[in-house]
Amino acid sequence: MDQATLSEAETEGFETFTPRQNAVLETALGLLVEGGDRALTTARIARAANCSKESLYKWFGDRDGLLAAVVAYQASKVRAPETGQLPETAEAFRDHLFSFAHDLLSVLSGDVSLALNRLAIGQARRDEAQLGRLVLERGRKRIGQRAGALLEAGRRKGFIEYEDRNAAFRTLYGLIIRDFHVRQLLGDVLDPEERDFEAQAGSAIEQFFRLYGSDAHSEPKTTQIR
Amino acid sequence: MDQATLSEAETEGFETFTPRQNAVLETALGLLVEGGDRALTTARIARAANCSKESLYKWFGDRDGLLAAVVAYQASKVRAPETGQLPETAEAFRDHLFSFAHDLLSVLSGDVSLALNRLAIGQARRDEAQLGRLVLERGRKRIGQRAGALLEAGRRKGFIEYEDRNAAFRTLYGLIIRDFHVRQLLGDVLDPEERDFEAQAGSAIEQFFRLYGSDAHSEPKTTQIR
DNA sequence: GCCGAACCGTACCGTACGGTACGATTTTAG
DNA sequence: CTAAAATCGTACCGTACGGTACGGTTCGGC
Repeated sequence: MDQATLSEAETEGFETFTPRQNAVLETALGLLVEGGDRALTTARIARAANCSKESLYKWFGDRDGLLAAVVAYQASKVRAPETGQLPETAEAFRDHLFSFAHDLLSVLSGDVSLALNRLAIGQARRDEAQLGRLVLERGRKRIGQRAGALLEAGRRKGFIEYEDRNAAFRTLYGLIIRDFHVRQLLGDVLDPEERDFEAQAGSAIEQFFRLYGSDAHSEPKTTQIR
Repeated sequence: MDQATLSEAETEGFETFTPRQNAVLETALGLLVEGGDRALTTARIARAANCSKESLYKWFGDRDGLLAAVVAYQASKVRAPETGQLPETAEAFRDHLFSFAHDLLSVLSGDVSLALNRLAIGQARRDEAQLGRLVLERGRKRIGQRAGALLEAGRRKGFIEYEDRNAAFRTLYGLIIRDFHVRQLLGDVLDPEERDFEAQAGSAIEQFFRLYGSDAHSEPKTTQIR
């Protein structure tokens, strides 16, 4: 697998798999969710999907290409969250943010997302991390774009105020996810109240508005620490 | 390795290694940081540490025991952050929080921490995650205790207000770490401004005070969304 | 100085994986 | 209907790993 192929095709979503290949990748995804990367061997995939190892290597090149294809396949499934039309009223804006937060919590806590992130993180080294880049490109950045468009719309309408949109997004992200993601990646199970994603999302959005709402600059109090 | 041994000894830090064993574990840690879990094979550790595989199995039981020992060894190194005396003035309290935030960002962004978390996450499955539990127990919970004591002291002194300490802690954590941890676990490299941990910590603490500072309840505005 | 325990280095074993080869079978194009 | 292409199932190869065994060596107790 050469760099150009990965950068142009796999990063941007030009690769499209045949239905048969999609079925195989779906089977592989199931194996991954069930047994982790140790279960994702070429022989097991072939047996579970009723295909030959030769076909796997013909379609995906090698094992790394197959892992990348699994990631790309999953990303292609959740494509197009489609921001829909942007909110016009303050209530609609808050609802959009709430939905975003709720979706984010639900998606990142899902079995498939956790399994794919575990896979990519387990493969990552200090230097290279092909799968990690793919996950970031196909997952994280799409989320950032959706949220970025939302925040920008809210700012133009005067519902919120910020100077650095990326900083505002990262604050929003931190308020929503807190330590839930890494804890779940490590195998921890959230408490029942932590699993109440509606409450968590509501709390996060409420805090976000207290920090960035357009009437929140009542008392800067401390101009800037340090 | 039976459950009791793991629960009592490894979880609570009763196991102590000989200097020779510590040296071997240090070597193993170096291999892990450099090459990830694929590089952490018994043969390589034995060669790099000038010891025999037989000794490794005698000391640590099997490979899982060895990985657990590596985690425990690293945890034993950073033991006792020692909360020191609790802050008496508002400025001291803020400084303590700032130090906590800065330390947290620095530690979680370090090569060793990232390598160990990648290892534990890579091993974790939906069901079992022995290493993940160990990392959570030895790393995360200590952090939570330190922060918890700090927050409680600040609340008693009237510097901040909250109802649920764990919720306050998780908000603080989210404001500090944002999406930095998972991004780095996935192999992403932070932007220069993101790597300015002093600025990031200052910003996080400033936001935290705006949410939880004792004079921050000026306008509840929306009692509770949902 | 002796002895036993711990330890090192190496060799060895069984297994499982990534990847390839090949004949048999199915699918597709014309 | 036929021929070519694609695919399947299986067998096979080389390698690398986890774990064990063993002879030679070091080291501490007496």
